[in-house]
Amino acid sequence: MVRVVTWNVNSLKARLERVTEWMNEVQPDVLCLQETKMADDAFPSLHFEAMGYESAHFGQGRWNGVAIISKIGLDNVVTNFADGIEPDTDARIITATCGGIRVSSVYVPNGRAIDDPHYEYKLSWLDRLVAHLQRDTSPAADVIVTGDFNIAPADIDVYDPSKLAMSTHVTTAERDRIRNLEQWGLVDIFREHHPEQKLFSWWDYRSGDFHMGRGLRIDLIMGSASVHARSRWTTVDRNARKGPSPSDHAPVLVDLD
DNA sequence: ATGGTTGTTGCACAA
Repeated sequence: MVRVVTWNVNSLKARLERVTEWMNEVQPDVLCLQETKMADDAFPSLHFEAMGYESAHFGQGRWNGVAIISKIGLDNVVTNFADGIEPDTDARIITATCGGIRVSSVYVPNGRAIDDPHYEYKLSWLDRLVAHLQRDTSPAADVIVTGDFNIAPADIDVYDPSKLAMSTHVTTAERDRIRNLEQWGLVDIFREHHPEQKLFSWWDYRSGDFHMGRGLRIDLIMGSASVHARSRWTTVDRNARKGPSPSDHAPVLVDLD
């Protein structure tokens, strides 16, 4: 059994104690992090090594930053997009092979607002993600692309679709980018296992949104057909959003045979 | 009505 997890931790420095406790409890084999918000030389690789994990981090300091932490091997690390694709200016994607699975930890740009240049950047980033996969691997392989997509794939992934109409995370253009990933050969593992379940992975810190159930499912584990076939169980650990100093995201897990 | 909170090499900006 291989347990793969994604978690946007909203600063690994601020979250290291919680992340460590959670890892000891849940024992992921591969943990993909987003928004570490630290430079590479600040990443606590020795801390994870002492816990039995190898790790690779792609950071830039104040913002963004992605990592893969694995106890089933970590090889052929690629930071940023694959060679031949216009490199991103931010640290938002890292790829490695863990236990024979080609894993990418992604932090898709937020988009901010549909009339903001950052929204077009988000769409182009997602187009480059498909190009990256085409160059880096094959849909016939065991492939996982996981992280904070900043897109709710369907209305069931939104607490109240009428409140978010015409805003980022739910537009047709963004959802079409999820379709493009599906056309390449990936499936949204959580949704395949739970067609009707309304379970979110992110809640705004403000206004008591978590308590009120006002969330979105924007943290996805997308897997190739062989990974989907191997998947036995998946969930969002919303308990990790509770208690003192939580991230605004909860971890998403999948267990593979 | 555009509220509220958290994080950062913070004092503004991103989410």
